[in-house]
Amino acid sequence: MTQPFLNDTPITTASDQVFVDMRREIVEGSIQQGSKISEPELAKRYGVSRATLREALNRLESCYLVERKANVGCRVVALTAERLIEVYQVRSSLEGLACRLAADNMAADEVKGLKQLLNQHLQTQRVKEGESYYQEAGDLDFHYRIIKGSKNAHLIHLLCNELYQLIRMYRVQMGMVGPRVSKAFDEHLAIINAIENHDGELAEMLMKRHISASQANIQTKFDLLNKKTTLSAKS
Amino acid sequence: MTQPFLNDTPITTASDQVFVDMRREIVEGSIQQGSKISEPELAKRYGVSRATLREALNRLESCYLVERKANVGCRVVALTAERLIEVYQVRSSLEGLACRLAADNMAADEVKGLKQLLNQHLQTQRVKEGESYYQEAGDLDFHYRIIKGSKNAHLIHLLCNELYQLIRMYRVQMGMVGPRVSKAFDEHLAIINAIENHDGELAEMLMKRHISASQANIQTKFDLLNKKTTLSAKS
DNA sequence: AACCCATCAATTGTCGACAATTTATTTATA
DNA sequence: TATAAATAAATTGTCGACAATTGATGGGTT
Repeated sequence: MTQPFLNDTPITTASDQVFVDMRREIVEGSIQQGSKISEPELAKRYGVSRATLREALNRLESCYLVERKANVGCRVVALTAERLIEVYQVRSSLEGLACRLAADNMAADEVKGLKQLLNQHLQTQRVKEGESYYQEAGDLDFHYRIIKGSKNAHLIHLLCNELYQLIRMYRVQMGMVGPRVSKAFDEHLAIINAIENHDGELAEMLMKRHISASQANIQTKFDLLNKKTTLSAKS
Repeated sequence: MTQPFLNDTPITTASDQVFVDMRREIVEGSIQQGSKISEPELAKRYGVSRATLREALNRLESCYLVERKANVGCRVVALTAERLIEVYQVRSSLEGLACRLAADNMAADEVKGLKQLLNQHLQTQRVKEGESYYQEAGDLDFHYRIIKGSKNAHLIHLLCNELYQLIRMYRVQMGMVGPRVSKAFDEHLAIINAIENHDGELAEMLMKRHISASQANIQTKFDLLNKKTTLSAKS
């Protein structure tokens, strides 16, 4: 299975490599969220000079994975419940737009490919129940194709290259399994149908709803986490 | 009058200064759109090292004013009609969202200030007919305040720090005067009323429509430009 | 003359070192 | 002992030089 949102841009320079490596580590949590980033330390770790590392840090800042303060330094972004809401409000709006545009601009064979992907997804789902990795990648691929189907280069860049890294970080680190997988499948199907019928308005609405559901799912994890810490604080 | 979208972040480092200077020159057209950027040349011109200049270039790339290719270099963004559509589709969606959120989250005194701004705008308009600068700054301030009124930090950053620079570049370089000024005033008034009534849905719709009108206005300039070049090609 | 290949110049990417600023530690004082 | 000032250590910002890559120039071949 392809890994969308990851191997789009070819890696030519050293800072490209560091950027991609660090991005993976941050998204997956190997580099802890909220932690301070020491330039000398990481430069040594990746075997590059500080200039090269700083170039990578700039790129990470562009996709909201690190935050920078002048003369102070860099911190990995912290996954708070507030930020989740903020980011998902933006995501919902933009991906809703993308879906609406896709209903007008997607080619017939692209829609066909989208359907095939969903079928493939269904089969994999049946065979490997609980294998959340394929589910995750499949879901990403679905969203990825629709976004590209909008044919709006600026929007594609905004979502795929910038925003989605942070979204993936939430999904990976907060976990994303449960009864939602089968429900998400039905939602995906409804969205494809709307796109196929060139019903942009409906497609946009369905996508927004789909994303809201996804947000609520992650939100649950936060609430659960809060409950736990509150209880342990009481005892 | 304040200059929104410009003096938000304090300038502490040398690359900050270069970033702000270059940003102004690109937006205003002193550095021509589509032109190639020579790192050694500009570094000398601003009296800084290439490392410092490259830092500034990275930031300019983050707000879509320059485009970079590995081992090739930097180019100032080209103001095409296609890009205008793409950017305004995104802007309309995001600023519509901001306006909807503002209807819920703006404090009473913020709404009051917004109304005062509009009145002030009206007076200035009457006194200095044709002075498009104040009109421009006033309009920016209006949008700026509503965006901030959304209280969504991510959205605010996305619009104010990233997207709006490119939008300003279109407005400044394509020109933005004509019969639209008075019409825009009425639209602004309607938006404020919707916000005051906490009618998010209406506020969003009005803002989207307002932005579409603005887009159509700039689009006209492109069409005019195309017509001219086509005619001169014929002769 | 048009095309391709080799050589050269110019530009970008990367490095290590120094300067400026911030943070941590120590020392002095109330 | 707690607070504040002074000092020291560490980190970030900036610089100039070198390496790697690209685009341009010129020479040779069909």
